Amino acid sequence: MGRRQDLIDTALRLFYEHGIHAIGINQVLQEAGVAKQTLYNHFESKDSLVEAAVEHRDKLFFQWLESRMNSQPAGREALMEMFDAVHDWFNDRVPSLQRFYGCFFINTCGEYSDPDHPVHRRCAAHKTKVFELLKRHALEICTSETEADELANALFLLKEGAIVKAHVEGDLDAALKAKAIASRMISPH
Amino acid sequence: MGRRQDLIDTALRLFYEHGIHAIGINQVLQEAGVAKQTLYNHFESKDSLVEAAVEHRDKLFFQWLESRMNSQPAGREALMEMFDAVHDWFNDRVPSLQRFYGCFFINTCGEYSDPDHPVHRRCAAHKTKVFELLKRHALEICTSETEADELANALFLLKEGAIVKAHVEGDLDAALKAKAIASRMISPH
DNA sequence: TTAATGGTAGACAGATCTGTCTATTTTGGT
DNA sequence: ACCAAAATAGACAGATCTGTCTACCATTAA
Repeated sequence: MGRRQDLIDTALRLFYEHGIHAIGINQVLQEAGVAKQTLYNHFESKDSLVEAAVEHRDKLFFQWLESRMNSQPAGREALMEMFDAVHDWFNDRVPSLQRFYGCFFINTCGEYSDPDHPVHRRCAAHKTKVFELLKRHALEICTSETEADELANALFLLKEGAIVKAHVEGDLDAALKAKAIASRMISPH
Repeated sequence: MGRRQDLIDTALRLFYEHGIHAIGINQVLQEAGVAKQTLYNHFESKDSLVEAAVEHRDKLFFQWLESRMNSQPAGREALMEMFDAVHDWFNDRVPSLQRFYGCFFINTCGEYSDPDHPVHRRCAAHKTKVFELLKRHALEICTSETEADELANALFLLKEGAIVKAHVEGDLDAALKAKAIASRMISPH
């Protein structure tokens, strides 16, 4: 299981930093130290490798975020912790997520605009999973399902907006500002 | 001024739909009906054409958004109108902005991660311009500069989040949900 | 010892990429 | 009508792209 994972790790690292269409298979092979035939033994095409990279990033990111949130009491504290977590991410304090180049899933959808493409679908599935995670915690502090849905949605939009602002404009405090807004939304009383 | 603009229009259309590195110069030339030498008379490289396309999209988008907001009284109404405007954009009711494929500037930064690259800088400048537009209107209804800054920031993050959610997850009502949140933030009293 | 497995190295095909060059034609101003 | 500027078609170079193929090597199991 070594070579396959080496390929995925290297591909993800390069795709995330430079975009997918900007990176050729040969560069992945060279930096991974793997022969070309080995790649095509494990994957039937470059797109297939891309899918595996997206899947891997999904696992890496989601498990990291979930465990960060689980380090706090469910509900309000966990939701606030999310903003501290992405703040660490923006400021390159999460080595397992690599240096910050925005959201890999957002960036990837920019290169795969067709919503039916398997790569785009995996990115969408990731975002939905994160939303559901937020909603689980929102349910802890809301009195109705729809209220929880609305809260989770608001926090989700703030988080996505912060990612974009941090990456495009280089605003490294975007997460903290988003947290301040979120904080006022949850307990403005 | 005909050929040069034809090239920019065609390049922008293709870059926006498929991403920049996925589109070759030859395809732009063919679809624009322009000869290769003509391109290199007007632009010194593909990157130079990319810059022009980003600049053009900036002008197109900003003027459209500004005029939509100016159709309403400055302040609260104009800020709310922003969400209606992007809602129309998400649902393909703004022909001048082309079919919706997310935010061209966000997508482009996904392919040009270096924040010092001219293309990335132009994208950042666009976002900053939009933020300043929001802040101008926020100042109309806020009692202090910092309060206006915070309001503009909150609305900006909600808008960016909605763009991402609409594109990645295909949520065509993302703008309306963002508007509802924003509405509660401006006048919760 | 032999056979199967899985990796390596690298040539190769065929397509496509950016950018240059030449030679011809079209266009617009005077 | 004439001339200069601008656009055209298309060959071309040199690089790079994905994917296939062959030949060789290392390990391991029968």
